[in-house]
Amino acid sequence: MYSLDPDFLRTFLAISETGSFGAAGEKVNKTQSTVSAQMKRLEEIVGVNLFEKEGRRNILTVEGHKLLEYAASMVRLNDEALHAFRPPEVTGNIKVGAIDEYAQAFFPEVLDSFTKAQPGVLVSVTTSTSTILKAGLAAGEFDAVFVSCHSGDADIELLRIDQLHWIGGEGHNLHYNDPLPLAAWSEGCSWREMAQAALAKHGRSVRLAFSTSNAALMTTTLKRGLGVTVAPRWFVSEGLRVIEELDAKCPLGRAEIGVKRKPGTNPAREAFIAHLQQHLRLSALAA
Amino acid sequence: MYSLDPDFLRTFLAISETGSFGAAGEKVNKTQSTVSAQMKRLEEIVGVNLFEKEGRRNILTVEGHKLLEYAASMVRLNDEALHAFRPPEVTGNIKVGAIDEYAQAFFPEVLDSFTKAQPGVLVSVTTSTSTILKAGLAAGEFDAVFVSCHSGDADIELLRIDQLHWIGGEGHNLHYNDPLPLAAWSEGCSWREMAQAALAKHGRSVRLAFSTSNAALMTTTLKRGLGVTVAPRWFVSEGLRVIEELDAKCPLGRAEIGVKRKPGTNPAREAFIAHLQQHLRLSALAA
DNA sequence: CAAAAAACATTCGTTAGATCAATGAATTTG
DNA sequence: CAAATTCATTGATCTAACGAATGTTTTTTG
Repeated sequence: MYSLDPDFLRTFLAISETGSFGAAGEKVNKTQSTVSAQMKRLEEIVGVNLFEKEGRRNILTVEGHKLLEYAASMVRLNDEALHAFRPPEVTGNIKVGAIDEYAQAFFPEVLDSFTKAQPGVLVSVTTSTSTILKAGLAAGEFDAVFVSCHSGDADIELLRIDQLHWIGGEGHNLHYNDPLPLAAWSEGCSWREMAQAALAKHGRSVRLAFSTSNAALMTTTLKRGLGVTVAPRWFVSEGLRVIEELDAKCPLGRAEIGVKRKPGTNPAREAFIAHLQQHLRLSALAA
Repeated sequence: MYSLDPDFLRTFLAISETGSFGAAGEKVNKTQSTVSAQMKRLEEIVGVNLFEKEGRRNILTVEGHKLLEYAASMVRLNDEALHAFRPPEVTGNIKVGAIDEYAQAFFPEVLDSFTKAQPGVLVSVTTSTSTILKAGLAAGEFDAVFVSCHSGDADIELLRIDQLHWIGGEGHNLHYNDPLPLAAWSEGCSWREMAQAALAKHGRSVRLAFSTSNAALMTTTLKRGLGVTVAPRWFVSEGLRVIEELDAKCPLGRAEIGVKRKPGTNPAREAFIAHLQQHLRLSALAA
């Protein structure tokens, strides 16, 4: 029985992210020829082709995607195991803020694994809107806030980009309505603004049906067919669906989330940010 | 960042099972010196000692146990990933029987991973008591049955051994009662017989309070404090507890489960048995 | 307590394969 | 079609995994 070296899998993940052997090599500190050889060997072990070319990019085959899931899990486990031993544990309390949509989707799992990896760090999480969180950071209430950022935003470190989609309740077809009943995120939320911009651009009339900044509330509202909203694919849960037809007619942009730090250094905070970043990176692959 | 080679971890698991470097080497087809070197390197990577000697055996340290959990998960993932690609898929329908206690505890997860690994095989599971299952096998109704076996049992392949314990509902102290109210497994169940034998040997009087072969029913009964029973540690779920005091006074033996096959060869059946065996092996390590 | 046995550590020679630097081939782009 | 980009290949190097044989330590036994 052969083994899948996590080292190889890490390289594999890097390729699936960058779409390029060379770029992947840089990410994992190997030469392009090494990457090439590793993938050749990996394909040999699993016995299938993992990549196919799309223009100049390397895209995963069906089998490649299958391996991707296992690879992400194994790498995560591997890193978690190693972290569990490295004694240079940082300690301290940190207070972070995050926008509700991301927090609800990612924080349960992230907090679970982080507290295992760094039992000496106590994390307090507050959720709110980007605007309020930034103000809170300025007032010194947070060590870091995770907020949506517009491409140019200075002093925000980009963590993840998600394609936005129109999302509604399963079994509802509100996108045939005119004006379109919009279940919007709160005032100031960039997702809301992108939704309105997309609708305006394509001359679609709209009616504000509902507004909230709470992800759980939004979900139940959508399920009941009170409106449609915009969000990344991972927002879709049981009872929701992506409205492909509306995506085609009124294409949306991308949502970007980043981290903004309180001035000064803070090892505990950096450990948490690194951990979250890793998680966001790996879970983005499934998409 | 270093990587934990699944190959090393497999060796590590073999040691934790056998308690010996040399024996572990045979299991994984390596020489003793290789095993020694691998473990030296593994300890180097995680930065802690994994073993300590207990007499002539090698027992895990606290850190060793911590690694054990990760190792079992990683090896399982690794093997599952590889199986997902090996095209020599067997196909067919198989009918298996299993005693209720084991089925409820292990089959949900086993069936999940097995159907992923061998999508061409359809498994039908029936639960009952060992006696009935063996009769069913003789009548040709099953391709294999998973039943408890007494050490000597011929033509039963041993799969796993579990230490039995006295188990009762949390918050109940029925073991102070005399006679002891026994929530027994059904007539003919070896666990039941071992319970009664242990009680008789230590002159403890007993009253049969309840009897069933259904694990779920047993659980709710115990929680309500109607009696105490005997089972392996993994039987303990939320609301149950091992009664250490009674274990000390009336020590129990071990439960053995094995597989008995219908005559003739059957690749699909063998694949399932191998898969189950692997699962039982790995999950036994946690204990 | 001495001798034998058991089990792991160590040493050494061998070798597979992981890596890199450099070059070649193929494909896309302008 | 030329330039650029990207991956494959080649050849050299070197690490480390491995097995065989031997040494060391500990346990067991007589």
